[in-house]
Amino acid sequence: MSPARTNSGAPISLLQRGIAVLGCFGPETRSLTLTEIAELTKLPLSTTHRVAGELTKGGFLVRGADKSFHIGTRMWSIAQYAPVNDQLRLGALPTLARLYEETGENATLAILDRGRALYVDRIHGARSVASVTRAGGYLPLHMTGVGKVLLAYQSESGIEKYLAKPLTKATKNTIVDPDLLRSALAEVRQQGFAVAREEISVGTGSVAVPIFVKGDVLVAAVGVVVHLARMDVPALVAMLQSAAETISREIDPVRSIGVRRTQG
Amino acid sequence: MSPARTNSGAPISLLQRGIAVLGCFGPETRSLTLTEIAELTKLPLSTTHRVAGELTKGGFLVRGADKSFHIGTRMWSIAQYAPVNDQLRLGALPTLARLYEETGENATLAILDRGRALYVDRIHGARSVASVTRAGGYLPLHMTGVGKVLLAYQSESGIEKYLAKPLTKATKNTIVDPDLLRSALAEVRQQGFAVAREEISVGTGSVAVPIFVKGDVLVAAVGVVVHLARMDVPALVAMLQSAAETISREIDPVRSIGVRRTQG
DNA sequence: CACTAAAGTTCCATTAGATGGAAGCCGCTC
DNA sequence: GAGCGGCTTCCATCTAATGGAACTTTAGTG
Repeated sequence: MSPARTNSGAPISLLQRGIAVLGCFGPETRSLTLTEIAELTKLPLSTTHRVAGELTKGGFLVRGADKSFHIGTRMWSIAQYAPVNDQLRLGALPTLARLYEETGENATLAILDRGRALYVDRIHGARSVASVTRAGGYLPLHMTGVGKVLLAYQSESGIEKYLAKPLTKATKNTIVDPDLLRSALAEVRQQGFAVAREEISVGTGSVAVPIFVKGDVLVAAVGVVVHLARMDVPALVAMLQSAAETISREIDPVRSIGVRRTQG
Repeated sequence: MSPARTNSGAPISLLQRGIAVLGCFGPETRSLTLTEIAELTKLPLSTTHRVAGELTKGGFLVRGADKSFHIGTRMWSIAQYAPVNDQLRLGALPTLARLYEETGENATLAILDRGRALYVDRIHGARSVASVTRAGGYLPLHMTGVGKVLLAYQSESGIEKYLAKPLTKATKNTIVDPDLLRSALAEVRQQGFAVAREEISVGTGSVAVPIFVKGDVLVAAVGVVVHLARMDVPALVAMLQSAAETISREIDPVRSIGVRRTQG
């Protein structure tokens, strides 16, 4: 009857449980009841109650009048000091806005985080293509322009690690065959940009380029999501590369984002 | 030798300690070493080491090559689902941008959080006044336009509670006398807007109006920070009120932000 | 290049905080 | 007003957390 490992064997620490509780919140689950959290985390109700209560006391969760939980402002406030926001997002924002103005398209900035593309920010207007994700959201690496760029410049082993897992298919154009993806990534490295055509949703495509710092450290990728019909790749690549350079210069002084560990 | 209460008597739970560790990060402390965190939290080094390690494992902290800790992207990502961001900030952003374009001034949006003004977002350009704080930052309630608005519409007891604590003085114009502040707040309620002149920094002033939802629930305050010389109060108030109405309509459907507890 | 200080990491006997099943408590519906 | 789902509180049990001390690594110095 070992309390903290009854379920599986992995999550032990109370802190991990707290993080698991907070991790339940997402695009579709911005508001959760105690029972829902308990189900999602697979924690006993009484434990969930205590953990959620503690997080609420600390301001990381808030409880509405209807008893549902939300992410608290204190957590949001502290999270602003994350390097992604503080160093990358804020620094790149003006450039991203300009890119949006130039192209009139959905401009996005993403980094590699935990094996997925984390959308750091996205600027779009009424004319732009409806976006699948938004700032703070994650998307797989193999089906978007920014994702492919982020994956293409990983180490050999990093890429293989990603390919080892089964690749989810979103449309009939999604590349799920490891060999095809490998060659697609080689092409990205050779060309210096990535293109995706209806690989995540029908009718849209995306183009993206890498953002390097210190010459060779990949920190992020900028891209645009466009209607397939008006996707002028060469023109977009030119604008993207210019934007990437500007962002690179903007964030170069500061570091610590490029999660580039040559080994471990 | 009671481990968890050696220091004072209050913080007991590991979760509170974890939150305390995360809470060390701020505008001046975006990067912290283990020892620094231990000093700030007053936790023993070995405990800090374990807590920080656990948070790192969960992605709430990241450790750079120089051994210093930063807020992790996972935490930032989850924090995006906070109502402040998700419901208020994103909904108000276009209006705030328009307000900035109209006025050419530093446009800010703030809510009341834990007895201080939490700056939810701020849009400014090269021509605007340099801002004292930024998105995610806090400022006292008695020395800014938005702060006064947020305080003015609190319950009698809420206001008195704020006045009970000593008011910090930033400039010689900062109102630190409870009676003077009380009448200033009455004026705000009567006029429907608040003005601050060099109360937080010399040479600048601010104007702000409340944002109500459902007719009478105060959710936030919009304001502009301007050079004192070009502060045209009536004109600014008109634009602000229009913006406030737009934002109100934009966020009305959703709720749960107006931390309005009639009692407790 | 040995030497010292400071920062970070690991150990481990002790126990306090965490655990979760069970019982109690709403608020709601039929 | 009995039944029900969601939430809260209890409390005996025991594991995960504790932190002093010892050790290792890193940085700085003569």
